[in-house]
Formats: sequence, C-alpha cells, structure tokens
Amino acid sequence: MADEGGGPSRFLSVGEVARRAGVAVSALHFYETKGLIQSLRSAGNQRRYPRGVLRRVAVIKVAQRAGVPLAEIATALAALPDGRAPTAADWAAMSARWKADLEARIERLGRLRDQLSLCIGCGCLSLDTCPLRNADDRLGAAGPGARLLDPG
Amino acid sequence: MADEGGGPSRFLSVGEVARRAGVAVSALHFYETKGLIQSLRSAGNQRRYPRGVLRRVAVIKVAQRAGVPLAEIATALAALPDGRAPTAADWAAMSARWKADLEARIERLGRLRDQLSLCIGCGCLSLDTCPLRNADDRLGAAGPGARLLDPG
DNA sequence: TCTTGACCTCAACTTATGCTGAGGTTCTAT
DNA sequence: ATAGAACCTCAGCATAAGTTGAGGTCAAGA
Repeated sequence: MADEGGGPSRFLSVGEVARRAGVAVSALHFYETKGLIQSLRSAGNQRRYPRGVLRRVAVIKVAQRAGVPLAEIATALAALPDGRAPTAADWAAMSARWKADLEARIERLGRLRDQLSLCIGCGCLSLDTCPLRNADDRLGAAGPGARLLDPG
Repeated sequence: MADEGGGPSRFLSVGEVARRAGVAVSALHFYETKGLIQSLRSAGNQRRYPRGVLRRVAVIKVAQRAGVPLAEIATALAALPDGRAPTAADWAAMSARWKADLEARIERLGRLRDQLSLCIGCGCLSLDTCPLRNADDRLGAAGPGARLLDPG
C-alpha cells in the first residue's frame, strides 16, 4: 500500500475499509453511487478513503439494522456539513430520529394486531363493517410495483 | 350473464368477483397462478367462481394487511380440505397464527428499539462491543436481493 | 347481424431494495 | 519482468406483488 507519509496510513483502500467495516467491497461501491460515502481517487483511479468513512459505515450498518432504508440514511448523512464523518452528537440526533420511527412502526403493528384480535372468530369477513377490511385501506390505490410489508 | 337455474346466480364471473371483493381482475388472475384461488371454466373458457371465493379473497386481503406474504397465505389456504372456502373456524385458526407472527415482529422491533436506545449517545459505534453492530447479525448473510424492512 | 364490452393468454414492465458478477486494469512483491 | 491480488466499471440479479398491453375470443343487447 503506497503510504503518503510516515506513521499510520492516512488513507484507506476499498479493501481495507471493507475488511475493517465488515462489508463487501461491492457494497461500498454501491453506497458510493447512492451518495452515502465519498472517495478520492489515486493516480490509477482507485478509491482512497479518509478514516472517517469507517464511522460513516458504522452508522449505515446500525441504521440498517434498525430498519432504516438506505435512501433515508443517505439524506441524514448528506445533512452533515462538508460531508464530514458523524460525531457523537450527530449520531445522537440521527438515532433519536430513527428510534422515533421505530416506535411509530411498533405502534402501527400494535394497532393492526388489535384489529386482528377483534376479527378473529367474529366471522365479520363477509361484512362491509370489518375494520381490517375497510379502515385505512391504502392498498391497491398505488399503481404498479411492489408494496412493502410494513409501509410507513 | 347466463344463469344456470333460477334465483341468484350460483357462479360469479371475474368481473363480478373483482367488483364485489374490491380487487382488480388482474389481481384475481395473479392469485390464481399462485394457487390462492381456483376457478371453473365456462364453455367459452371464461372463469366461473363459486361464491366461496369472496370469502377467500376477504381472507387474503386481511392477511395482507397484517403483513402476511402471499406465499404464506397460499400455504394456509391450501391446507383447507378440497380447496373449500374458509369457515369461521378455519379463519380463527389462521388468523391466530398470523397474530402470533405479528406479535413476534413487534417484539423483535421492541428489542431493536431498546438496543438503539442504549447506543444513542454512547458513541460506541467505533467499538467492537456495540450490541447493534454485532449481536444477531444476520444482514449480509442472505445472498443477493432486497431485504424487507422488517424480516421475520 | 353487428357492435360493444367483458374475457382470454402470455410476456414484459413497474417500483423498491440491495447488492453481485463478468470482463478488463492496476499494484505490489519477488 | 511478471504473476497474482486488488481494483475498476457497468450490467444484471433476486424478490414481492401485481399492472399493462398486444392480439384475439365470447356474449348479449339493439
């Protein structure tokens, strides 16, 4: 690895980032196309990352585990000045937001469960009054394409 | 509509089922290819449905709202003897099962939320000990393709 | 009879998500 | 100098749940 200067490398290659962050190289390429991370290029057109990228990737992975789609993570990261790596304070703000989303999803599922409880055994399926069949029926009014199992 | 006998029609056409059940004709075709519903054919090769299909479609729609994928709904419906329409008892059994799934999902999200709470503000993202980064890490071990926001 | 609407099949497209793989360069160590 | 690892780009895959359209058939009222 060509090291510009003594001491620890100031820049990392894709392979290094992949190994240290525990993601595939292809995933890093993909994140770059989606604007989640950025890279400089070496003379030979290879990616070089500042160390902060490790923190960015860490944030990406945790957010993903919490069910946040990449597009939304991208938005949050893009809001950081200069595309800098997130600080502890940045992370606190982002993750608080995502926690709120998570709680909203939990509540929505809870409501669904309660409606399902009401419907079990009531045989109301053939009626027009079943809450699960009629309330908040946004399915099918969305054109083609897939629907997520658990939309917003 | 050719009515075999007096009184109310004993069989329904696709269009009728679509209108009454509130789904598109194309969706009914699709459900048939997936084995969720079946049809008889008229002399002219047009679909004719027994009235029970309305109940089947009702079950499908409710299950979908509860986040059950079609493939699983198909399995449940296939377990009914003779492909008969689900009775109230059948419905109770199926929906109880799906309710349990729903509850499991809710619990999983709750655990995730708690882990996220722990991580907020702790700055542990760069460590190897963060529970959200390491515990139960099934992401990325699933091959290509999309991941649902809220897998099983 | 004729025409209009409903139906048929089958293939291709859609939206969204998240990468993976093929085929061709570039590094780096020997 | 050269071999093998690491890298590059761009296209394609995989899933879910349908929709859309082409090209042709069927049915029922005027």
